[in-house]
Amino acid sequence: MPRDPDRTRAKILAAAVTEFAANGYAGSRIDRIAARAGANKRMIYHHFGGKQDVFEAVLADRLTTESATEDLVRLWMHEALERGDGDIVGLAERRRLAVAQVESVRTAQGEGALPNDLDPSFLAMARLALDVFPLAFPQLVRVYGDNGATSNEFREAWTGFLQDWYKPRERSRAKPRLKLDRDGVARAATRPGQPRRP
Amino acid sequence: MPRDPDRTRAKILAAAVTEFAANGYAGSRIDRIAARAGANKRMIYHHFGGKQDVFEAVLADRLTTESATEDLVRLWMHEALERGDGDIVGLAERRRLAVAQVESVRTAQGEGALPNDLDPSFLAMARLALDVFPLAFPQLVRVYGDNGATSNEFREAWTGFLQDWYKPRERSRAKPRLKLDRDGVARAATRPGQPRRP
DNA sequence: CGTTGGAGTAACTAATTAGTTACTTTGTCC
DNA sequence: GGACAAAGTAACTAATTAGTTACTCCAACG
Repeated sequence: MPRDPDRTRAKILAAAVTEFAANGYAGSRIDRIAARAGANKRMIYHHFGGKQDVFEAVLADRLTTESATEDLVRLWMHEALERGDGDIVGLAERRRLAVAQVESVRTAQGEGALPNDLDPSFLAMARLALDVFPLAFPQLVRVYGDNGATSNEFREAWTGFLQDWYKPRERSRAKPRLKLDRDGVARAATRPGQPRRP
Repeated sequence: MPRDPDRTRAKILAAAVTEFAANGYAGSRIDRIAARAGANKRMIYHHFGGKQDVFEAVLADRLTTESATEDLVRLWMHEALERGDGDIVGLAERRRLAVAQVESVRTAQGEGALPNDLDPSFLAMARLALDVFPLAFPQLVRVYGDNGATSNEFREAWTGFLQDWYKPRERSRAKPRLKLDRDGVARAATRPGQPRRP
């Protein structure tokens, strides 16, 4: 197989994304990244420098996406835990995306799909917070209800709830989506219109 | 100084809370916990078992509180990253607290302080999500605006925004709290009524 | 061609770290 | 008062792991 430094670098980066998303900085292993990339460990130092540099490269590569996927949210969490809000990697690019999202909120407000008397920047952040929460804190979802955060039941119920909240004027029938059982524990009701398989 | 196993155990646990909140599981060091506790490392194994057991003891001890503090949120993040939503420690106690919070949401709905046509369980979770977000993802707050998540400016603006959103009927004047500067980057305006020191 | 420098490999090192061993001290109960 | 178990200490071990050394290989360029 022919040499191809760019491909090697890319394979290492991809392996590092997986490793760091799964294990965080301290929990990640250079050897494991090398193994998964099918590359020699020495190549990581050759192409990136050191562990810290690989981590930063991962952040720079993957920290900006339209929709919040599980891997991305985990990287955000690791970023926050390791680095706080100082020295944000790829800030300019990320701001550009944020501004675009604020813009789309503004449009939605114009169309009556979102409350138009709230600040669009904060509203965009709030939407992000509510989207990210179940991915970031699945155990808290389980504390408030029985359905796992990744289950279809929960996802649909949560999306429905958010839509009702976002569009306060048009609250149609919107009756409780959860009911409490005898122990006072929340349980998702099947969504209306959702076929239940027998 | 007299022997006091309970006190030793408590000191170790307190040191472990700090260590794990700061560094997560993989990043935490048994030696550091021992040093901070002023105890011998061996005592950690004596009183708890192993590193994993100390971690679980920390989770059980600190995972339930009324208000979300920074340490608690960091522990929640580490818990989610390390353990996902399986095998939740102290589930019963945490559910009890969640139910109480849902109850207080229900009361607030009755008083008109919260929209009364939304499911109280989901509304309680949403409030938690919005409270926790700035503590969990300070870097994203910085992407959407200039004020740090811990600054008074941000905290007050965020609280104000949430109150306006929670009480949709009584939206008073509520004009944008953020304005975009020439780069399209959000900036918090000083809150009305907030004295600005010269 | 041949030489030069980046790409790649294998084996090593130095440090760190969870967990243990083998021991001493202390309080308590008879 | 002495026996016994729990509380505590210091030094050790075995494994892991980031980073290095000292090489070989290959391709392009003159």
